[in-house]
Amino acid sequence: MSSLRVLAQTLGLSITTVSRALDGYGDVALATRERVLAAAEAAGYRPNSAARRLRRGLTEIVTMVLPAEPGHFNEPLYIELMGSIGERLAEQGYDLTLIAALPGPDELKTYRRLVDGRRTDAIIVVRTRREDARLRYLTDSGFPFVAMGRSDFPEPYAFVDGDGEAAFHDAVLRLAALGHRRIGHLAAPSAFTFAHLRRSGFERASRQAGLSAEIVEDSANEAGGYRAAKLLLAQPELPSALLCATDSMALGAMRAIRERGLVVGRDIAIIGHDNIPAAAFSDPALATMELPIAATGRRLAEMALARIGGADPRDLTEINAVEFIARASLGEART
Amino acid sequence: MSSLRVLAQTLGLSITTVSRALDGYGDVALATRERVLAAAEAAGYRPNSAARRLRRGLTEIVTMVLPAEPGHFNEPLYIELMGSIGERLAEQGYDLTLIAALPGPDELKTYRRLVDGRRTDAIIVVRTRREDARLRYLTDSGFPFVAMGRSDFPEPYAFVDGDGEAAFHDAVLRLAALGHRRIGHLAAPSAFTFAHLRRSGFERASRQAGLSAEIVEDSANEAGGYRAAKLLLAQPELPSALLCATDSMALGAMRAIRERGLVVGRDIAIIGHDNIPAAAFSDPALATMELPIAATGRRLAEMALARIGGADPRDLTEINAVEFIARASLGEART
DNA sequence: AGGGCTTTCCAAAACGTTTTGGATGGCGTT
DNA sequence: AACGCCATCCAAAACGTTTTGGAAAGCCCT
Repeated sequence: MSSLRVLAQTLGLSITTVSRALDGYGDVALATRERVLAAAEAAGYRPNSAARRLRRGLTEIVTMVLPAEPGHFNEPLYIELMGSIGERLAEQGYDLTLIAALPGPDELKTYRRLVDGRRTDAIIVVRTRREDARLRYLTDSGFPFVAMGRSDFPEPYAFVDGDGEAAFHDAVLRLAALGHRRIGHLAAPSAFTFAHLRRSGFERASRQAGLSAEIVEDSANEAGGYRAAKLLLAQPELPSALLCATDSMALGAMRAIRERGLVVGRDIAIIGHDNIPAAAFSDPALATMELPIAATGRRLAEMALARIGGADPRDLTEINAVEFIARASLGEART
Repeated sequence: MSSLRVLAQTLGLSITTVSRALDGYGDVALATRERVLAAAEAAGYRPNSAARRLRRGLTEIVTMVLPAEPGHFNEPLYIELMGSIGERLAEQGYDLTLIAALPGPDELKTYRRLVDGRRTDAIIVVRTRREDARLRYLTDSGFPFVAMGRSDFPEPYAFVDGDGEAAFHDAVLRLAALGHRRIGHLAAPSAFTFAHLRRSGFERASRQAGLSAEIVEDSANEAGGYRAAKLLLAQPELPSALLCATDSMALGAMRAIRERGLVVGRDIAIIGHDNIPAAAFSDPALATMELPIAATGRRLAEMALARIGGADPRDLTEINAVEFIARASLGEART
């Protein structure tokens, strides 16, 4: 049980020496270090994590807070993200813990419990919003955190994000080059920064190319895309292309298009974002854009560790390019 | 910082009394208890979790080990499952931590680290296999654990599972009632218990109804479903219905059917399992089956807590009914 | 020989909580 | 007045580790 003590006793050494031998201090003679390591291995010794955490004041835990809105939850991205974050953290002996927190008046309570109870060494904030009280609270409390996504929050903080603005700007120009003159955008709720940025890219490119651009905003899931597309398709002048904030919305939109008696890829081109697994297998296959999610997770983990080590958040900001994936839903050129 | 001590000092009480007051022992006069509670609230006191864990020998953590196979990872189910497990655990002051472990020779290392290092109070095992070394190890070590899914493992252990056997049996009879005589089954790798059970249900019903039944096994994702369906459709006599182990496989199969020039729901009926979000928005909408995943998560959490409390695993087994969801891919009756 | 330096080891304190085993004083009972 | 009992409180130990501040012994140099 009391492992370090037992180990020391059987070796005829002090607890101190055993501990230092295991941690690789130069303090210990090479011969004894090897003896200790062998004995520890043989006894299957694993340091008691609670004791080490208490003593060192570190939990060796990084916590990711999930925005657990019932309908919004099922985004395949997050599980891949968690996998890569967890893997990277494990290399450093850290664990990843998960907490669900509903956005709303009590959202900050979850964060306060984490911070005040010292239940974690760093927090990973996802699905950032343009006005985000969480960033304010964490910054004020001086607690290490990393965000996936940007925000209007003015003070410096560590984040990783995809360049959604450029990606959607680029996608519009791509559609324009194919001959589209009337492009609709199915936007996600613009309180979310990612949605705002994608919409901005869309708007900027539309102006630049002198296109007729219409925007409908709805939830970032299949049902939202379905409703938004239905609205756009009920107008007298139909768009010839739909640029959707997410693949889920795009799948919903494809259904609305079919129900209207039109054919995706022939009558209306459509593009999503995320490259979820189902996107490659829809009918027709959905053109989309992809953020390297595994790499993003690794970077988030590394940044969290860096922040725990006291790194300046100013040095920990990263905006990654988004890759365009052409598929059949893009259709042929039309001129 | 040293909060309990500070709190005691400002109150003019001993650490013992403050601690016992906060924990609600009858030991403390009502008046002082209230005084202590008020002061703790005012000071925003949160017990240091590492210290309490060390002293009580409990981590207040439950760990879910994710089978992190790169391609297999993106199953939307898991994120919803984690959300509901985490929520239920939080009600009891427990945290949910996540660890990724690749199946393979080193898989058990992850479990050993958790158990020997006392990093968690209970483990949740998912994606059980018929031969599952993890259940053997955890049972032998006497460590509290709960499984999502069954196994051939002979000793008693706590689990929640869906009744996939009955569900697939029922689905075959449903297809037979619609006039189908030649039904194919796209099976997931039968090392996984869920895949084996679904296949068994399919086989039992096929025999019972005297149907021609063919089975192809492949990975439980879109690509696997695509390959498996392609194989079945390359035969001289085509099946008129495909029963797929998962929705992801079904989406892959639908693509193979389209490429073969056939129409899903008219030429070939198709049924999946899981009711992933994309299923309702495929073309045609995918008939499927659904396990109440939020309820399952809650039960898993409750069982984990019960096992920590020393409950007998024999009393903690639950097999839930799966609900059939009819959609357009089921097609019309054909006689 | 004596002083300083290195190498190797260790006793004890500290982390913040929970729990054990009383101590104290007031009250009622005999 | 002596005794026991109850209500209320507390000092100290314990959990298992890391870290501080040396101690002891051997060596080299003057």
